[in-house]
Amino acid sequence: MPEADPTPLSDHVAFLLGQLGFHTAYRFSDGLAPLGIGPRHFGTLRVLREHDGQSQQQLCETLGIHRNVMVGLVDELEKRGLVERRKHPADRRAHAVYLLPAAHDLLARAQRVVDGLESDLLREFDAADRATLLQLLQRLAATNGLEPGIHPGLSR
Amino acid sequence: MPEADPTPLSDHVAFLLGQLGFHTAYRFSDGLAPLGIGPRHFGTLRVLREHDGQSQQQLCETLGIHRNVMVGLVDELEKRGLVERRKHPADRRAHAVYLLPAAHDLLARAQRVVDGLESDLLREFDAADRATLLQLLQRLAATNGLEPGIHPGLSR
DNA sequence: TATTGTTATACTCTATAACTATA
DNA sequence: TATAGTTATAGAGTATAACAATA
Repeated sequence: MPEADPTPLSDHVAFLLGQLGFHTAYRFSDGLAPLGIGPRHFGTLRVLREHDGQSQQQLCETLGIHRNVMVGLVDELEKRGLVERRKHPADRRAHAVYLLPAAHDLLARAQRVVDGLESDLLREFDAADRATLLQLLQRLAATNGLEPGIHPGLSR
Repeated sequence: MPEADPTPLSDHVAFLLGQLGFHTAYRFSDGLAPLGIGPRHFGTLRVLREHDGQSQQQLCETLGIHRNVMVGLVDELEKRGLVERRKHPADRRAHAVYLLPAAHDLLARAQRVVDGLESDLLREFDAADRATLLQLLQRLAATNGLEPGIHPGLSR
């Protein structure tokens, strides 16, 4: 005789967040794949759009990615013609990373992936439920020390 | 001049789910570490508690884990004295995997990790908000084809 | 011929340390 | 002495294929 389940995992917010979080992360990654980039490239480009010409070290601190990994990311972005390493005006050890025009086109396409995922995910929800859910999740993120816009999955 | 951000990532349910999902998954994994097991061991033990004596193949199908990986998981669980491989009554190719008494103790301890994580995560939320959030997330999981209790992160 | 469990192999990722050139 | 970027190396993890025993 099987033991009675004390409380199903799907009655836990923590479990549902993990389940939905990995599901959406995989879908986002799959949606980005045709664009030839991964979530970390997207994150890096996005941070550069906020403030162009940052050093690799600054990007690392913002995104929580190790500097050794950032070398490869910028290599790949440079190879794809999306960013350019230039001389840093203030520190000759550092590289200043700048977005190239192609990056803006790509970011626009990535934005459509984000929007498509969002609307498909919430397709069964009306406006009121969407607003309630968004607000609760924002509060939950804030009360658990999560930085807005910074995805913990990028660092591991 | 930096471009205006079209819509912050943290205004997307999809992003918040990813952020919160990875955050809680890492916290859960860390909470389980002192018990000497990982999330996949936990999932396997949990499925066995529902129905003891399953074959490895059945466990794989339920959890979405490849059978090559399951070999190692059951090896580790057996080494830790948590499960036992016995002869399968109906199929001489298969092993029937059974929980040992130590597994029930460990599952009880793991349950405390789950409960502790849940209450800490929601510490700033009152009962009404918790209920609302739980219900919305359950609906979201259901409308997006997620099986109750099955974590997509276990398979990758 | 297909399936269960297992093993071997190669491939990808990650973590650590070390190196260089600057500060 | 410390920091930015880079490189090398080893370890973990993953995916693929192949194998023996059995269906």
